[in-house]
Amino acid sequence: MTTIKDISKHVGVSVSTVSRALNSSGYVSPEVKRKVMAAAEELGYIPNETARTLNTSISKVIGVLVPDITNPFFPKIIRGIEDAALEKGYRIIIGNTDHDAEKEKKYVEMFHQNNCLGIISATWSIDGPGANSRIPIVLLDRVVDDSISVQADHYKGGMLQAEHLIDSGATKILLIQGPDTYSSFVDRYNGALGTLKHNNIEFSILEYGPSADPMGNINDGIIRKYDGFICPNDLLAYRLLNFMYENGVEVPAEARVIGYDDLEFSKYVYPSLTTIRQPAYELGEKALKTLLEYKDGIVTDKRNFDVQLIKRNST
Amino acid sequence: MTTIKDISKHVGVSVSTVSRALNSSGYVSPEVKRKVMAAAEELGYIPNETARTLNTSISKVIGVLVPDITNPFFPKIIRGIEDAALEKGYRIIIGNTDHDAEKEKKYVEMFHQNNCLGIISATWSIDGPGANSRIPIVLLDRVVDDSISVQADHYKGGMLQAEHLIDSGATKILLIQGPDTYSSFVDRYNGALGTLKHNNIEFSILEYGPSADPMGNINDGIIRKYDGFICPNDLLAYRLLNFMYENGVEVPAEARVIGYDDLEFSKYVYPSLTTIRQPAYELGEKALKTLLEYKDGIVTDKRNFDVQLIKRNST
DNA sequence: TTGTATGCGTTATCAG
DNA sequence: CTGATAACGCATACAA
Repeated sequence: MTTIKDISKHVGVSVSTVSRALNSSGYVSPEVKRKVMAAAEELGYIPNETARTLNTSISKVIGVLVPDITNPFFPKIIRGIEDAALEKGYRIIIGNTDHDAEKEKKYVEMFHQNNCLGIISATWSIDGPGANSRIPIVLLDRVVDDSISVQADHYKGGMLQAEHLIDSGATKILLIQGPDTYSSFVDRYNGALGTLKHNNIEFSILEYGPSADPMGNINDGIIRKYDGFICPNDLLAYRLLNFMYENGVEVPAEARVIGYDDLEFSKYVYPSLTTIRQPAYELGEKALKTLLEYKDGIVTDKRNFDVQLIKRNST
Repeated sequence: MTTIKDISKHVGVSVSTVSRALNSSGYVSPEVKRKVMAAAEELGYIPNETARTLNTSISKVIGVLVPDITNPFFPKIIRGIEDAALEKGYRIIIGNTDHDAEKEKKYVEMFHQNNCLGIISATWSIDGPGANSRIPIVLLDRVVDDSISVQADHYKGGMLQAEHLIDSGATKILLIQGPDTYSSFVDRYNGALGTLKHNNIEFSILEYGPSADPMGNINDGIIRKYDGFICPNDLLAYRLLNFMYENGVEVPAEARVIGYDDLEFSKYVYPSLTTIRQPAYELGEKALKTLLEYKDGIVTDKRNFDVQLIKRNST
């Protein structure tokens, strides 16, 4: 491995001069700079980030926490983060927490160990270990009071869900609740709930049980009682649709189903899923930019993204 | 941030003693060790990986390269890698290459800069920049001669595809080719091709064009000419199924479709997709283990995973 | 069993 | 404009 020391010998100047030349910091004669650059090229010099980090105690690595990368909503976000990061010379370390506070803690510690410059987290225990993190954190799609966050307008998303179901002729609606520990789910739930009440529509709520899987409470009897279903996300809607198909429930004739997220696959399920699109990629991008600005002491305001109804064949 | 120096002051011993105590390397009296541990706990000591890495020039970070994390096949692999890595105290940096040799090169350089311990890559230009990487590389689902690799038995997978289509009554088959630069696609293609020929079945080949999107060559006329379709992966099968649905082609009555990968969503598309399952998660796990062993000079043999037919309603 | 000294590669300070 | 030199936090060979 070639170091600046090698270059300094090669050119016949001191390491500090090489360092300055390479970083264009401080004064270096054009002549020397040219030589240094040439030598660096010739010797195949690659700067050692580790050493730089140790010295400056600021690395170019950003920790990213998601519940589970296997849920296709997150890869989109991650791409958004990563593309923006790459462009600015940063890299990301990803941690899957599985909503497990222990894992979360472990990863946060790891991020500290690696002198990460910041953390972007789409999963955060309210009273989680992030509390005593000394590196900046941007919350993604999660709002916890007085922390920086980037999210979509989920309250509106929930309203859109309910409105559309009503518009498309549903008269008895089942509102399926998502995890109540995440603001993004709580908001969309409240949005839908408010709209349902406001319209004086008959509806019931399927609470998010301890099993953490609403499908566990779905059966043929329940399905037949409603003609409209509001799902907390597309993944659940897929399974509901599947259940209905297998039980001979006609969608959307007998039952209308609306999801949330607009995953890429929602076009391909049967029937294709009406849903709420949230701009995952852009959320990721914005989160990264916000983090970088925050680090520099800039605090932007607009960190709320609009959502949008995508009408397909399930309603 | 508390360092071993702080601990050494606190306890009243030298930093080297603290270091030894913390790492259980070399002799330390039980008494002192206890004190050091207590102090570390009390002061909330977190070892600085950067410093350790600089010193030993071996980090606990592993670079992972995939074409695009947005393709749901890769998150599964990544989880496999990450879970195995976490367990052994390693972390991963992910890079999306989009099959772009430039990006690939950039990431490999990054991995070097960060003193990564190794690279696991599911995307590799044959004559790519990895050639002159001095850190160990394990190829995932890609075989390039005389490099370490972990993959599924795609030749068999291709055979299974063809066999099953024939068994299910197809008489005129369209074999859709995947990217010919990846061994995993080439193998499954050859497997299917061999079986088709061997069975004397009538078939055609839809070559992988420069557009890189076989759907571009699909139209109603072509669809009607065959009653069996072999897809290089599930994602393409989804789109094909969708096209057929929209054009009123009955599946599987008029056309049988088989995919490859068995993504989670293949159960939910319409009709549910018959496909070949490859153990993505296990591939990831194995890749990590192989890398770790390789680093230690151990070279294992069995790095070939079996694949399996998953019969659903599209055939 | 413990402490001292050195180095990992880089940047930053300060004197020349 | 340039060059010593210290420092970042840790691990280790060697001395005590």
